[in-house]
Amino acid sequence: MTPTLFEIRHSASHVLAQAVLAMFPDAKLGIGPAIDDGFYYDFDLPRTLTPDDLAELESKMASIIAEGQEFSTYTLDRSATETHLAHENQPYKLEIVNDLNLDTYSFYKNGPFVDLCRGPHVRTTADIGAIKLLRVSGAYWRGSEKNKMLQRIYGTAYHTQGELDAYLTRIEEAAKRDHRVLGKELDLFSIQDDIGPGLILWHPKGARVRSIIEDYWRNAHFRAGYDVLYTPHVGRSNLWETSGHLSFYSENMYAKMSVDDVDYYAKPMNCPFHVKIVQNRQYSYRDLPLRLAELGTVYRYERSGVLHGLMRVRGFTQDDAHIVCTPDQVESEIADVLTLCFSMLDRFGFNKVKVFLSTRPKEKYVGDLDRWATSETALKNAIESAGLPYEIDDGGGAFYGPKIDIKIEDAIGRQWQCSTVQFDFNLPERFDMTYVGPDGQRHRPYMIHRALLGSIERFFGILIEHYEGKFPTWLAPVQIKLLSVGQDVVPFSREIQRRLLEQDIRVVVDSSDEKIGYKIRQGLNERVPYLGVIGKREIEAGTISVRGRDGDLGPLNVEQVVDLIRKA
RNA sequence: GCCGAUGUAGCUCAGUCGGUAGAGCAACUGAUUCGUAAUCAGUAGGUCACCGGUUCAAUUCCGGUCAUCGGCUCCA
Repeated sequence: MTPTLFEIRHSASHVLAQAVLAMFPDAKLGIGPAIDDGFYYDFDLPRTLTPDDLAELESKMASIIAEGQEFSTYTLDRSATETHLAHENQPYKLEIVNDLNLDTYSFYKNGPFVDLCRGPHVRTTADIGAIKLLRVSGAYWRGSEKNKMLQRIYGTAYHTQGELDAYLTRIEEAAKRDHRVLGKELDLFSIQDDIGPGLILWHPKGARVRSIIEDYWRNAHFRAGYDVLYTPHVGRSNLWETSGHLSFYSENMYAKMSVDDVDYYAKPMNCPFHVKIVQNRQYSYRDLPLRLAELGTVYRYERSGVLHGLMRVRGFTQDDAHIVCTPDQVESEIADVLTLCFSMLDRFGFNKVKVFLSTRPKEKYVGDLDRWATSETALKNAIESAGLPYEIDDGGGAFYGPKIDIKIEDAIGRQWQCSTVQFDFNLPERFDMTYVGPDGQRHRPYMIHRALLGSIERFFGILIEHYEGKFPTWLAPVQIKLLSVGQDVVPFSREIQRRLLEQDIRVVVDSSDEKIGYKIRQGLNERVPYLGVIGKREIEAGTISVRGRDGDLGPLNVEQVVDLIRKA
């Protein structure tokens, strides 16, 4: 029987604990599970670990594995378990025993090491295969900041050294795509101390890509029947009191600013502004649905330790929209949102998606059960009629409504959640939104909050990593770079540039005094989709020698280049 | 925020067991006018993140601050 990766990794974590105990006999053990791509074990140790310790632990583990210690299991009743763990002086394990509250507990033993454990394990440590300790970090006991911080050692294990090496290579490949590295290298954006952590400066090339994304986004929304809004970055405290943000979201909001003795807050969300636009006049059922979209920049306080490049920031732009509709319209509106969503994700190169439906929380929720049922059914039907596989997170919805989250898969198989479609039963109540129905009475509309790309900043980061900086031609900040061979042809190159610019082609000229090989190299490093070499030969023929990402395309005239780039 | 690591030229990094620093690339100047992944030479460029302490002397040692990086969900 080949052991599973889970068994291998879980067993490896025991071996790690064994090695740690050999090094620190007083170590207190936390938990040591197998995880998605490896394993970890948490320890309470007399001193902090260094990278050198990892190397030592790793070789200690290797020798334990080489010994081929057999795993065996036995159970003890609760009191025997407690006596044993108290004798071993393992307070964290005792806490686990207490929490699990069982009659009997199982133990696994290999060589001198015994651990309270559910199992299963491999037959002997020799079955563990190849291991590697990756890093050491702090982790709160049971994930709570109120508890003591333990030292967590992460590692991974595979059946063979070859598989382990392949994993490590994948990590290196992913590192090469890091949007923070490429963002600097390609001069797309920066984050600077003088501006503030988590605040993004979009440089010309990044801003160009963003403007293309936004143009596409706006047009797609107009075509789908949306209207576009702009709203301010700050709003009075009254607004946030009414919306409830000051009571349930204040820890994520920037501190208030006072102007003329009135308090204002930077917006953490766009919703209240959109609601106020809707309320600025009275709508009848004939006017619905309203589809109001905004590329709205919001500011949220994120704890300093969680900021990460473009992925987790303090100021970002949501591609936000709110749909206000009647009960009858809910289902088709949701279906249309999904259609727009998938076509947009597809346009950006993401065609593998996963859908997650989150339903009403068991305890805390607002809105009557009727609305929850209607909405959950609408979400479910929309997913099913789109023919998509999905998972249900029962009780995983927000307190204000059920939602769909959509995850996309990037070029190296990583998943990212960008799109979200959420019902909101809270704000219509708080703001007392109404529309006049056919009966002449006021009715409460349904409000659907949705974002397709999520945050433009984050989505840009995902795009950079997905394409490894090699944006498809329609998104590339520079679509073609003209490389002159010698100074004599610079005027001709400028003329070609002018003609391409007239056709809305994003084109630059490298007229530097360098050899053509050097310019090619530069162009490739900049990940420009097309390079056009212009020398005496081209002047005579009136062409450009074009080189695409997949190789030489030969001599083309201006019209052919325009055609090539427009079709790409 | 917490744990750990890191912060030296625009970038990537070396270095100083305490005596104010160096390379490659980039930039600039000059030469070269070149045909598909790096032409040659020269010049310039640093408060060694910031603030404080110890010391005759701190980039180096100590403390603090700021920022960045890896983690802080995966339940015996």
